[in-house]
Amino acid sequence: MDEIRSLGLPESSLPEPIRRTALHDTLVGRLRDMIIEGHLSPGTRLNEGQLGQMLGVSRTPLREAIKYLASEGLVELVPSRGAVVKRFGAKDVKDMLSVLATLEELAGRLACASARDEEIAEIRALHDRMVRHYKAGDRLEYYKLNQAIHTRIVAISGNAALAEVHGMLQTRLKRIRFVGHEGPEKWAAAVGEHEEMVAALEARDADRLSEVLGRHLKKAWERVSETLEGAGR
Amino acid sequence: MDEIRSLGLPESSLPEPIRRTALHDTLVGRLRDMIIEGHLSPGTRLNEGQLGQMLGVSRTPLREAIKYLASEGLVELVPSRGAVVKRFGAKDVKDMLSVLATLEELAGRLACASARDEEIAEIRALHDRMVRHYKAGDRLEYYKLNQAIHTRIVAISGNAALAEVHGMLQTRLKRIRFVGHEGPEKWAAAVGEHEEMVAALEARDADRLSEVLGRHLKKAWERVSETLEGAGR
DNA sequence: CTTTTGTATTTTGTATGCAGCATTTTTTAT
DNA sequence: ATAAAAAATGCTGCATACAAAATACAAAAG
Repeated sequence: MDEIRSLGLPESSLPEPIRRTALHDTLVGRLRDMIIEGHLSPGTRLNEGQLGQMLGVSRTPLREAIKYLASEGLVELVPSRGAVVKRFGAKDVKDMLSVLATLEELAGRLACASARDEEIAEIRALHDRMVRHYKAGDRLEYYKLNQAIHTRIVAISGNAALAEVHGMLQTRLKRIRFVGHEGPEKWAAAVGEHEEMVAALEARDADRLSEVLGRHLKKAWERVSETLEGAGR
Repeated sequence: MDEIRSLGLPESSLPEPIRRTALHDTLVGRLRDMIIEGHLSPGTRLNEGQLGQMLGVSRTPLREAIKYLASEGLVELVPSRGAVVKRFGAKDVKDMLSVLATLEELAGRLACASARDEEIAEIRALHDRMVRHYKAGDRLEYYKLNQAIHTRIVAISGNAALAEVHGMLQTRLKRIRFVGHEGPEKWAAAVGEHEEMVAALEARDADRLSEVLGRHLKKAWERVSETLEGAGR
């Protein structure tokens, strides 16, 4: 054991024995991305043979990954008929955002109470980067950092169950929000809310942060609902 | 098709063509029960060969069910080493109850706003049955109805995402609460809170219902934490 | 007696094969 | 030509088979 350590490798390189990522995780990730990015659109049947060939694996591990995604709520299992990418109606999205808002309100409170100063500083840094992308008009990068900030706030709340549930809902919504492009004035408003959020967090003002997070997501609903009505079913 | 309908069966008995439950669902249910009821205790490795033989199925569908449960958070997948029943520490349980409380507060508000009168009456009925079992000292039946009431309140909130997330957390906690036996005085207090809950719901007093639900779960935490400290680890 | 190293056995991970259900196409009768 | 029936095709669901990894065991070295 110690002879390994003596090779001069950095301590951090052996937290766990070097284990190549399991195929299962990779497949779940790939499929999730395909769904989120719209390569597999809602209602599409997941053909096991076809997908397996495409990804270069046999049906067995693929089916396991699909079952995992079914429990995550991204696909729906229809007996004797395989899996289809789940469709979300306007009501579903509204419901999810409603729950998400409640969860983030809780996360905000907890974060104000228990986050360490560096963690808050880290969020400020993410925010600044996001604003730069906003000013540059780079929607995709803006979007990614936006998500990252919300995820990070939940993470520093220190509540694992909260983070997990939040992540699940956020994943489901990614597919929707990926499409939802808001106009310039609403975009500006969203950035303003983010500024408020970070300020409230730095001041460790739980009530205020909680309020802003809730408001932010309620607006998200308004933005999304317009996009969605057109798309219909 | 019509000859089936002419048998005089109630319309509701054939919402879907009679399709025997898929093996997958059955297996997920069986395993879930085994974990909740403690036949598979935390930390136990799920031996696929053994379990498959025990349940009379091959490893393939069993593995798929295990992957499903992994996404649900009941088991943990360790690469090349299979699945183990997840352990929850005191902090984990506290975190889950904290989220659960928030979710039920939301559910209470929504239920007061949108539930139909029959649905509320149904909960009153469940409550009355629960009280009878309480007076008879039947802990198991009491426990089941208690759970059913909470689940039902969430259901009549009309928010599917909320119900789903709530169900997931409740399932994980079942294993814990199954063990948690409280003393007579705390038991009485819990019943009292339930009485308050139903009253608030009948009055459609959202603030009050929300408050009681939150309080109820915070007490649950106190009750459970005592039990858990002993169990350690 | 403890530790280590090589070997055997068990168990997981992936691929393949076969039976049954669903769907589509073809055939047949009106 | 249209509609119903029948055959054919494709896909899913489950079991089995094989490969790789992990664990348990035993012998040898310190």
